[in-house]
Amino acid sequence: MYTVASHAGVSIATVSRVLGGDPRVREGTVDRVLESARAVGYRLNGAARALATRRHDTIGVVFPNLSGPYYAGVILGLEETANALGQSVLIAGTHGRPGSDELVLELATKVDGMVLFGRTVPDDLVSELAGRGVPVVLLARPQAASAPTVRAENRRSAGALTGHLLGHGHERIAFVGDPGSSPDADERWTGYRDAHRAAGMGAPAEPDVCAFREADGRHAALRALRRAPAPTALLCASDEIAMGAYAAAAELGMSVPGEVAITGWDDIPVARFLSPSLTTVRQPLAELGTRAAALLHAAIEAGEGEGEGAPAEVATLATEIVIRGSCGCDA
Amino acid sequence: MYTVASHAGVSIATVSRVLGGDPRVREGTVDRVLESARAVGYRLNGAARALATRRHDTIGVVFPNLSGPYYAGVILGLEETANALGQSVLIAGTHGRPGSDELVLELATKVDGMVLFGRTVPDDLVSELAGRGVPVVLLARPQAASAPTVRAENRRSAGALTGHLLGHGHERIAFVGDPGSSPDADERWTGYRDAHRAAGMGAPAEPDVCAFREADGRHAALRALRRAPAPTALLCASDEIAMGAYAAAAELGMSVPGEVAITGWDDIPVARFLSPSLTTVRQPLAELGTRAAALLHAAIEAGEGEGEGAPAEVATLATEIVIRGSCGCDA
DNA sequence: TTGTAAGCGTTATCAT
DNA sequence: ATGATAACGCTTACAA
Repeated sequence: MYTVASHAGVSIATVSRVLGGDPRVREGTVDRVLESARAVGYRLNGAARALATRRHDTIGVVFPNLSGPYYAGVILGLEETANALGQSVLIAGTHGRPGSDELVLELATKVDGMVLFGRTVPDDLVSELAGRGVPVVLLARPQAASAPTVRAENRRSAGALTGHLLGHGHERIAFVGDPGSSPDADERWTGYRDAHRAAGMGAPAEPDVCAFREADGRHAALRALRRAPAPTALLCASDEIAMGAYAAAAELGMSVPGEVAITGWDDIPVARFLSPSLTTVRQPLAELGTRAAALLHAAIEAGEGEGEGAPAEVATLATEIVIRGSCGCDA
Repeated sequence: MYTVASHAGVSIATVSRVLGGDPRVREGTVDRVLESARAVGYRLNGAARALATRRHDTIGVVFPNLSGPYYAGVILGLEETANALGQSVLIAGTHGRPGSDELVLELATKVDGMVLFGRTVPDDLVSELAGRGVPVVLLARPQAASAPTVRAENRRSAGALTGHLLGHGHERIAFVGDPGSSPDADERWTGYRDAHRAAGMGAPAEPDVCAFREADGRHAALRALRRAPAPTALLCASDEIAMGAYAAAAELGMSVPGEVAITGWDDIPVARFLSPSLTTVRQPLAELGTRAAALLHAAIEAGEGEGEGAPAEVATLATEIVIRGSCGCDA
């Protein structure tokens, strides 16, 4: 910076003003400084700026891992919006490791705010972050520390989808997924039970637990379908699990949806290509990210004034049931 | 830090040493400082550290966009490895915008090194970054500025796949994809022509140009299949394009592979579920990322000594042709 | 082993 | 409109 300053015959203060876009600099000076900066190939140093301004122009995202279309889809929207708002995005996968609290706390010192997914961060850590004055937006999880929260609707759609299966005449529907793995899964499990209750029917007390992966879905589905009496429908907590269920049905020589109906969740691209095509629930992945980025940006800007005030908004985005062939409908 | 120092009855230098893991501090002092730090809830400030050490413990990745399984897959491996090596990952999508050079240059001041995908950064910018002493690793693109480079093999596999189609008796094979969009696509186009030449056959002088998306693939395939004489096989530059080709064939009432054979590239999850299942080429996505992260880390460590020296390694990862049904084989 | 003090490269306050 | 200069919060010789 001193180089540019002397090259342009001004002080570093002026260089800083020009490069920082401060309007109160004579136009001629601006041009001269800009020209000098170009000549020397000078760029402001990110770390020094961050230290002096207490602004990183960066937000952090904490998620479990990047496999599967879900997180990538959300982060796609997040990154795009953050960029448009002038912020870089620092990503951090917890990969189910134990020391992730430490990871999050460290990340917090490098960003202006963070987006926290599902179960990656326990409530008390959220509170601690809030206490430290780090703006936080929660994604796909219950609100905590009255932080702004973005989520997709689960319970009602799960209830409706279960009701749809019930309407097809199914009396034994198994829930395949792990309510303990994520708030989303938990809410779908709740909606599933809601529907049974509303129909005056009993539902299994326990889900067929499995992780959000095809292989796990296959195992769980196999287990369920070998039970006596076997379920005639499988409400899977994700499309990937549903794909495993298709495989399981095929192994047992059961036709879908004839002998067993199957539904998924997410509407990932393969859903339309499965045979029969998969009935599922679509959630607006990119928009979840977009909204989170926007809310975080707002919280950061507002943070200047340290508002606090009332518990922040919880935005619940609508999902859409996509009826195709695997539930027993014609489509 | 001063708070912790006085709380523990030491100087900030000692606090810094303890928190920075410097071994030459008496054990008792270490404990005392750690305890004080915990008591006050103190954490080192990222920006200040970065400024003082000239180390961000962060790497940057520049890619076109995050849609589709390709970039997410690579970044999955990248993030995991970088994390294991103690580095955060800053992501930046160019989204085909014009001002991306500026974006990259700015990012460069916030990271210790960067991974640059395909066509996101022109050769001269790569040189400039290298000139500024920013360690760089190139991904899925030709080497430039003799920077370490990681790529998947394309030309030979494309040639072999084309040869396979030729072996099925096809005499008019169209290439569907845009060689201009990425070095990968360009190399596949080259391999396609290699095979024709090797077989003593003429090949179209022009590809059926289209972007890496299903909708574009459909249009391009429609265009190709309506030509007279129509091609009897479509070598698509990606699986997503191939999916579009399936749709096009269906619209024209043409059977696959009977009336038109189709092949893809990437082996994305849907490939196995298409009907007929898609013959394609698998590339090790996560490993591309893993290797890039490792090479970058090495370059950063080496950078301490400012080696320069000989042009760095170009790692070409093997791909695997996955024969399934859409090429005309039984599978 | 620990402390003192000089940076690290900006921004921002106060003068001028 | 511009310039001095004191932060910003840490690391790291150099001393003790």
